[in-house]
Amino acid sequence: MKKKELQGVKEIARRANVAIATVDRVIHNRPGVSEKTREKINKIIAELNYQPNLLASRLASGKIITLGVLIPSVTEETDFWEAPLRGIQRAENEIRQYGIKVELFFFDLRDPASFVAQANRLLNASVDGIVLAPAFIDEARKVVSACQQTGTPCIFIDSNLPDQPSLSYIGPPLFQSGYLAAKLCTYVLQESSKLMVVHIATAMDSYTYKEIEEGFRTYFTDHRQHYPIIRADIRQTDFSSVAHQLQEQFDANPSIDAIFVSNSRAFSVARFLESASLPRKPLLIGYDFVSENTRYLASGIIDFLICHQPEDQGYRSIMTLYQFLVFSTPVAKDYYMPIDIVTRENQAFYRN
Amino acid sequence: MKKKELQGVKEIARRANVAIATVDRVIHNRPGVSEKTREKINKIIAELNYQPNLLASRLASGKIITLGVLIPSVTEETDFWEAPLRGIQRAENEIRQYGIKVELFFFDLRDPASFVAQANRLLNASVDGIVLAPAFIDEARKVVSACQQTGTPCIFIDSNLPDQPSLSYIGPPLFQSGYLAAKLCTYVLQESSKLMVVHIATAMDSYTYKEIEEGFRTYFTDHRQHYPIIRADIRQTDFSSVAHQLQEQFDANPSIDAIFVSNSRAFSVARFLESASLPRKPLLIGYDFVSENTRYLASGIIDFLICHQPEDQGYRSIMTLYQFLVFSTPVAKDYYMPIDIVTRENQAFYRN
DNA sequence: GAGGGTTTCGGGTACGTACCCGTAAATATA
DNA sequence: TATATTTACGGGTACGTACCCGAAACCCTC
Repeated sequence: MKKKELQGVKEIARRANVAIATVDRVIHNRPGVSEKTREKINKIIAELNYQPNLLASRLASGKIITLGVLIPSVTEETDFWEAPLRGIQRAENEIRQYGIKVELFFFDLRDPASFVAQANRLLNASVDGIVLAPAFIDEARKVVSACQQTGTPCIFIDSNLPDQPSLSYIGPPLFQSGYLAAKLCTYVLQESSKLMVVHIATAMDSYTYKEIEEGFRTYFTDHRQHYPIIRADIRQTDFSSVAHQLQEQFDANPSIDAIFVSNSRAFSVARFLESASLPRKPLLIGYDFVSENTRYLASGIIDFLICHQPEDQGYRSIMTLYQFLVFSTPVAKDYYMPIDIVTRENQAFYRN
Repeated sequence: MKKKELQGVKEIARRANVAIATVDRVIHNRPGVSEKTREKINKIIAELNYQPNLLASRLASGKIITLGVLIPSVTEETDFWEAPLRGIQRAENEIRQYGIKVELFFFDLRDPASFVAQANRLLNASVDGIVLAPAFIDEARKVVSACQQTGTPCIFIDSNLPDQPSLSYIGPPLFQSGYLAAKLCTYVLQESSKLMVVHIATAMDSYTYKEIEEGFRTYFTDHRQHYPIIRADIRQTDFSSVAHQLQEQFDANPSIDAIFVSNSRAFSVARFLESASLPRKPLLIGYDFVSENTRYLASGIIDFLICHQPEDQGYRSIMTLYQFLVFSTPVAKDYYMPIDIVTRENQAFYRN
C-alpha cells in the first residue's frame, strides 16, 4: 500500500521538511521565517504550481468580506436602478456562501445632500470594497479620496468620474452610443429632414450628456450629412412642461423626422407624440429598458431603445470586487458594456 | 464566559440531543434513523432555517463533479464555436476550485459519424452532467435516451431538439430572430423591392432554418407587406459556387434590395457583393459575430449581424449544470438568449 | 431467556487551511 | 559563561460537514 500523495500545504511542508505553519507563513508573507527556508518553500510552491484551496481557506478563516454599495434609490420617476440592484443581489446570492456580504446604501438622485449623508454612512461602515454610482461629481470625489486613504478599492458604475483614481469603471461607452443612435436615425432621414436632440432632466449632468450628444453629432460630420439638429433642453420633467416645449419646437420645425432623447425619459416624448397630431410620426430613439419606455416600444411609438445591460453592470461590479479581493484577480480599468439595440421585435428576449 | 453558540449541524445535534452523524443522516435522507428522531431533527432544521455550509460540505466530501461537453470543433470553415468554448472554459475556471471538472469532446459538423463516436466516448466517461450541441437530430436523440437511463442531466446548447426531454435548452429564439431580421429589412424597402433569403450549408438542418425563415416571412404577413421573397439554397459552400448562384439570382431579379442569410455565412455573400457590380448595394443581414463577418460589417457591406451571445451560452450551460448538481437550483426548461443587433457602430463593444 | 439478526445511533477522523501558543535555536547582553 | 531577548519554527486545534465503523438497543425465534 503506497503512501497517498498529500495535498496542498501538507505536501509542501513534507517536501520542505518544515511544519505546515511555516508554509502558511510564507504563503501569507508573514514574518518569522528565515530567508533561506522562505526561498526553499517558495521554490517548491512554484514547482508544484500550488493553488490554495479556497474552500478550505475561507472555511478556516471565518472572516466575512463586506462590500458597500452606494447607488440611487428606485423612485417613482424611474425604475432604472432596479436593474443594477437586481444584479447586485444576484451576485450576492452566488457568493454569500463564500463569506461575502453586501451592504446597500441608497441616495436620492435629486438630492446631493442625501448622497453625502449615505456616503458618510458607507465610509463609516468600514467595508472592504465599494461600488459607487458617482452621480454628483464633487461629492463623489470626496468618497474616492477617502478610499484612497484607507486603500479601499472602489468601482464606478453606470457613469464615470473622469480622471479620478478607481479600481475600475463599469458602464456604457457614452460617445459611441450617441454615435450609434445617429446611425439608426439615418434609416428614415430624407433630403429635407431635421433632427432633434432632447434632454429632459432637472439637473444637467454635464459630462454624460455632453459625451452622448458629441457622439451623435460626430456621426453626421463623419459622414458629411449636415441635417439641422435642433436642441431641446427641458428642465421641468413633468409631462405638461415637456409637451409644451416640444409643441413649440414642432410648430417652428415641421419636418423633424427623428428624435433622440439622451436619457431614459423617451416615454415622455412618446406620450407627447401619441397625443399630438403630426403629419408623420418621427423616429424616436431613447435610452434604457425602463417599464414606461418598453410600453411605448411595444406600441411602436418608440422605435429604438439603447441599453447597456444595467443588471449585468450591477452583477459585474460586485463580482469584480470579489475576484479582486479574494483571488487578487487583475481588473481592467474600464469595462465598457455593449451597446444594445432594443426594438419591438426583440424586446421580449432582452435581459435588462 | 457564556457558551458560544454552535453552528450548523453541531447546533442541531445539541438541540436534538443526538450525534452529528444522526443529523447528517437526516439531512441526506439516509436510512438508519427512527421516524421519531427524524421528525424531531427536521423540526429543528426548519426552526433554525438551516442552510448547509457549502464550503465545508464540498471540502469534506472530496468528490469531484465531472461535466461532459460535446460541441463542434472550430474549423477553418467557421470559428463560431470558439465563443461557446471560451465561455465554457471561463466557467470552468471559476468553479474548478469547488471541485468541478469539465471534459471536452469535439465533433466535426460535417460528419455525423464523428458525432456518434465522440458521443460514445462521452457516455463512457461516466460524467455527472452533459452539455450537448444537438447538431444531428437522430444521433442526438440516442444520447438523450442514454442520459435518461442513467439519470444524467443534459443541456442543449445553441440549437434545440424539439420534444426531447432535457434539463434545459440554452440558445436563441429562432423564430423571433428571423422576425427581427425582417423588420430591419423594412428600413430600406421601397415599393418595387424584392427580398432574398439565402441558405448556405452542405446539410440543411431542417428545424433551425425552417424556424428562422418562418419568422422572417411571418413578419411580412403580419404587416401585410407582400414583397416578393426569393429563396436561394446553396449547398456548395465554396465561394465560386455561392457567387455563381447569387449572380444568377441577381440577373433574374435586379431589384433585390435586402438579403437575409440564415446562418453565419453572410461573409460569403458579402464577398460576392463586393466584387459584383450592382446598381445599388442591397441591405445585407446575417448571423453571428465570426471574424469574417465582422470584417465585412466594419467595411459596411454587411449591415446587421444578429447574434446570440455564444460565449454566454457556453458559460451559462456549465453554470446551470453546476448550480443544478451542487445546489439543486431549479432550472428553466428554455433559456432564450437575447437577440442582439450588431452594426458597424457598436461592434467594438460587442461581447461575443 | 439465550442466541442471532436488525435497527438505531454515537465516536471519531478526515478534508485543506488559518492561526494561536509554546519552545528550541540563535543572538545579544551582562 | 550565564542570562535575557529575539528569531525561527513545530504542535495542535478549529472551521462545518461527510462518512466509516463499531456499539448499544431492540425485535424475533425456538
